[in-house]
Order: sequence, then structure tokens, then C-alpha cells
Amino acid sequence: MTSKGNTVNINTPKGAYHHGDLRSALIETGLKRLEQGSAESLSLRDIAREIGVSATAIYRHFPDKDSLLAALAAEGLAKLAREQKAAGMAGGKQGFAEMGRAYVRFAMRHPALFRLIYSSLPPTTDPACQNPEESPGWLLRQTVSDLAGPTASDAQRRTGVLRAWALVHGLAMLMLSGQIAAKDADKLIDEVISVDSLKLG
Amino acid sequence: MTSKGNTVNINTPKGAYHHGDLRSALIETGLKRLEQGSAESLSLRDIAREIGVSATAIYRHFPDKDSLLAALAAEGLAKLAREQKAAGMAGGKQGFAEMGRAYVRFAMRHPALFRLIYSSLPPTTDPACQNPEESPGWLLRQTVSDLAGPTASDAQRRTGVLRAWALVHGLAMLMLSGQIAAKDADKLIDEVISVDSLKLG
DNA sequence: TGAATTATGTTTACAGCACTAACATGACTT
DNA sequence: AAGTCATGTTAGTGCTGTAAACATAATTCA
Repeated sequence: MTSKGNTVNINTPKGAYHHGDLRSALIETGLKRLEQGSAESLSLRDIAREIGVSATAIYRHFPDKDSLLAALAAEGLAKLAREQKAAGMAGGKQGFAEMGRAYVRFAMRHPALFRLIYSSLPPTTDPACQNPEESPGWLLRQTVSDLAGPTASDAQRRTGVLRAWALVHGLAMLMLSGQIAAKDADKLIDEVISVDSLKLG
Repeated sequence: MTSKGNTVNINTPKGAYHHGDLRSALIETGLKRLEQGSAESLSLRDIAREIGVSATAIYRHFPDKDSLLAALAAEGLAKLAREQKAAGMAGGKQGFAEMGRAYVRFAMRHPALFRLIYSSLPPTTDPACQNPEESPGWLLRQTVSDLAGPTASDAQRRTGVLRAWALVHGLAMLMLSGQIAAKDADKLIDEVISVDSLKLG
């Protein structure tokens, strides 16, 4: 809702310059466009048009299109992590299952964004390094570690995480590409993501 | 290697017209380009240039770019199915594991093609319908059914297939996007794709 | 065999794209 | 108030996918 007044916009916290907080507006509009179509069909000029700014203004905030896409992906990743975290709060087996459901549901609700997250050529964010708390991998690791219990070996935990992540990710991707009917998604998730299938203990 | 002579090219079986078998050349060159870069960076004009034909000649064989991409995806799918079939020939648990490895290895060897296969908006080929024998889903179903044995229920088989497919697909996708180190790919596959994890019987 | 038809290709043209260079202006610093 | 820097604009380049009109080789049929 970035105001277009000719004075500084007080509502936008980060930095508001002589035409509003363009950087945030770009991301906001970019995400909106991602909800409507694929990432490939997203056009810088179109985003600029929607905001009401010249096409080249974008380059004051992002060196090229890929950078904007990367920013959108980062935003999406954070959102996904937030939803996963909330879903897994219950903890234990139930929390774990809820986390899986949240992962797949996010993919179904934001297909283009989800695909974008996992297609930025430079690995979106190294799950181990940058912002650990905002990584699905990290969240999974925590939950799976909890489930495994203290007796589990490191290798067991590692395999458990990998298996769980691959399972939900594969399920999400296959549904997105229409290889698996997405109608009874929740039921499928429950069938497939049973804790026992992780062979933790 | 389609000859460019002004007489009919005898080597190309399907249909050879007054400038060679352009349709095959387009697919061949398209696949070659996919080995070198992503599907998004693939350009019709570039392909035409490489073949030595005008850019618009393509439209005599494909109504638009997406159609050519769909043809490339179909070609890739067939190739993947062929490799899976060969890998699974051993049968039993070992054949099943080999099939999984083949799936992931294919993805690693042909990242752009693999992604393309699972991103054509109209589901590449409905695994149940069109060319069943050329579908990874169908191949998996056979193998998993074998493993499950005669006592397994239909639901168990269905879940087993889903779980196996999601597992290898997710693993492949996560590796492609750099979320999982692809170095020790084969070891990871073996860790994750253990038959027991399918909970068949 | 020769004429008509169809399949395949070409040239030309257009609008949209990402991106660069040169310039303008508003905002912050001193 | 002057100068600098951050942020915008307009104009232009070369790429893209694709449509329209035209050309020619291959095939069909009288």
C-alpha cells in the first residue's frame, strides 16, 4: 500500500525515498505476480508498470532480474519456514506430521513461489549456514532429532532428516507437476508421511 | 547429422523433406542445448541458427515454443524410463534399489531435461494413460508390487509406490537445487532408499 | 506427363523483453 | 547555501517469440 505522496512515507520503516519505498513495493508486487503465474512469465516491465514507475527504476535496487527473483525466493523461504514452525509447535509425532502437511500445503498454495525457492541456481540459502532458523532443513532436523530420541546415532538422525525432507519435497513436487492427483492431498500426505517410515529408532 | 544436400536424405527414416528432417533436427539440437543450460535460456532462434534454418521454419513443425519443449520433455521421459527399466532388470530388492539410483543419477546427469520433464504445465504424460511403459510411475508400480508380494493390499501397494516415487523424486530435486550435497549421491541414495522404509509388507 | 495441391521453408515485420548509458532531481551532509 | 549521493527518468540496443505474406519443393491426380 506504499503511499505515492511526494513527501516521505512514514509508514514504510526501512527506507522511504522520493517515490516511496520502491524496493518493498517491488517485492510485494513480485510476490503478487507469482501467485498469478509462473516465475518464467514474470516480467520486470510488468511489475514496474503495476507500481507506476519506469522500467529501469528497478535497477537502482536490484542489479538484474535474477536478483529480484532471489529476493522473492528468500521471502518465500522465510514464509515457508514460519508456517512450518507454527505447524510443528505441537511437537512429537503429531507436530512432525503437521510440519509435513504444512510443507506440502504451502507448495500447493504457492506453486510458482515454491518452485522458485528451489530453482534459484545459487542454492537459495545454504541451510546449514546463513539463516538457519529460516530453513526447512533446519526445522526438520530439530523435529526429527527430537523424535529419534537420545539413543539415536548421528547417522540415523541424518538419514531420518534426509528421508523426511525428500519425502515431503518429492510429494509436493509430484503434485505440482500433476503426476499425482492433488485432490486428496491431505489424505495422501498422511498415508505417505508416517513416522514409522522414517525408520528412526 | 542430417545431411543438407538438396536431394532427399535417405538416412532419416521418418520423413525427409526438401531441407532434411527438420523436426528430428530440432529435437536433437534442443536436447543438446538442454545439456548445456537451463530450459528457460533455450531459444528457438538459437536452435534454428545452429541447424542453419530460418527462425520461423520451426513453426511448420511446432505451433509454439511450449510444444517443442513438450516434445523434448517426452523424449526425456522415454529416455528416463528406458534407463530405469534397464537398471531394474535384476528384480527384487536389488533391482528396486538400482532403479532408484538410476532415477536420481538421470536427474544429476541431465538436470535441465529432468526439470523440464516435471514442469510442463499439462502433465507431461498421464502415467496411467498414454504410454504406460514409458512412465516412471508405471515402472515403479510394477517393481513395488513385486516386492510387496501377493499378500499386500491394494492400498499398501499404492502407498508403497507413492512413497518410493516421492522419495527418489524429492532426493533428486533437492540435489538439483543444491540443498543436498550431490557429491556422495550414490551413498545417500542407498541410505535413504532402503526397501524397509517403504513399509510394504 | 503435366497441372494442381500441399508441405515445407524464407523474408519481413512487430511488440515485448532485459538491460545500458546519459541525464534529472530530490534528499542528506556539511 | 553548496555539494554529493541516492533515486528516478528517457532514449536506445539487441535479443526474443510469433504472425503474415510469399516462394518452392514434393506429392497427388487429371
